[in-house]
Amino acid sequence: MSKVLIVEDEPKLASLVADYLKAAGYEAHCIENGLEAIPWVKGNQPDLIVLDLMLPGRSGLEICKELRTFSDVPVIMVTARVEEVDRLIGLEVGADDYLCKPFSVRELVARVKALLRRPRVAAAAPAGLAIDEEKHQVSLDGKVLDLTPVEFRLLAALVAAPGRVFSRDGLLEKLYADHRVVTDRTVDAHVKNLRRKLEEIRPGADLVRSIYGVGYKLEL
Amino acid sequence: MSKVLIVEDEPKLASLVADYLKAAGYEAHCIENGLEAIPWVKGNQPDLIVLDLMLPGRSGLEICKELRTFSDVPVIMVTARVEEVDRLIGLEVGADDYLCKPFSVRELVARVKALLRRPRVAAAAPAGLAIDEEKHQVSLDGKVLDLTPVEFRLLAALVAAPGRVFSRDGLLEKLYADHRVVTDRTVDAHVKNLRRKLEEIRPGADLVRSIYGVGYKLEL
DNA sequence: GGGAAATATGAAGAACTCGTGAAACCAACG
DNA sequence: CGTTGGTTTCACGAGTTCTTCATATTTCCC
Repeated sequence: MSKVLIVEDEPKLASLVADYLKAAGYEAHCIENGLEAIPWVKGNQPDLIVLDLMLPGRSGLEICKELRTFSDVPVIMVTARVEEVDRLIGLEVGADDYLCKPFSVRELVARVKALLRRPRVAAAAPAGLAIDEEKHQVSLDGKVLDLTPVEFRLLAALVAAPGRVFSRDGLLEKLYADHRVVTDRTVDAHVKNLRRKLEEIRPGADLVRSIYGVGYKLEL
Repeated sequence: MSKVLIVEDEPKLASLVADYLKAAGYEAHCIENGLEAIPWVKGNQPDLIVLDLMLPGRSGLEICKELRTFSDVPVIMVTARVEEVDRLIGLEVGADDYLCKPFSVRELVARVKALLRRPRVAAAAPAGLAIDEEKHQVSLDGKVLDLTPVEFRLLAALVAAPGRVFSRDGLLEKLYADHRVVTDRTVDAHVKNLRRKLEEIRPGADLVRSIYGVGYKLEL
């Protein structure tokens, strides 16, 4: 269950929003004072924050700025002011969305849902895949893979940034220290072999994906 | 010091406005003929433009449309006509503000100040649209879009400056690294496909808009 | 409203990409 | 010198994407 923090100085509005969020299946916490926001976030790690712009203690802008120094938790800004500049400033300090009062609580909940659905940028290697540079050894689901040197470097290059797409040329650069001239299709050949060995251990894995017209990436 | 261009066919009014702007600390230039406007802008890069709707040579609307194909400089439209439709049309082609004659010059200067004070940050992408260049992945409302390479580059080009209108030729330049010769209509085809995929996720979205006679833009 | 220009759409062939197996190549080793 | 395992290239087929063209539909301007 996702945890949502509401920083809002109007208690009635805050509890109204909290109720709606709870009804939508979220865990909602309210804070009325801007000064308490940052410590609470550090202690409780919410998955999303609804932040009022005008607050006693500290302004929402300040809070958002400081938030962004240590977290990329989604933030929805709420304000009474309706000027375009507000919107721009809000997004500039790192808010993910913006809403003007008076707003429909339904609308707010919809945006909360949208932001929480958004794929979180997590740069972790796929579960079960362990790569040991020193031993020059890779294991999937505990089983050691018998990879050739090129296959190992290929997999290592992909693991370095899981999810990111590498062009064939980009991969060739990483595969060979010298700048030998090699065909793009060579990458395909190694990918083929690498895939075969991965599938032996985890059938239907599809860990190495091809992005049509672009290159290859490691599936998260 | 900010540079302001005044495109206005009544010399007396033009110089009056120019005087006020200079008194307010701006650099002001006057042009009387609509045909000279675009070349002057390209050559002198003003920070703001005061544009009369009725001009000898070219209408202010035409000028504004073409302006928006290569610049997002703030534009204040000025007109003798007072109808609401004018205002709508003016804003549709990309003007930032609108003023009807007769107007107080003091009022105009105030609006110039307001627009120049406005933080010139890149406008944010439409809410819910996230584009990840590295992963070569686009998501709308949390759902990942399956785009072809050209569609991806097309959307990325539009997202780079949301709200700004891109001509088809301009888009083709951004779409292909090589300078292959492609018909303008090709852009239409890709826009069609892109729209279809966007609408699958958010029906009635209308995110990619066509500006008649100019090109395409991303709706904010 | 009517005509001209611009845009939207659907269909189809051309062009491109990718996966694959087979073959050529190469270096190391017995 | 032949074998072996690894690497690279090649060529083909299947599938996808790109581009164009012809045909609606919309928009603009008079």
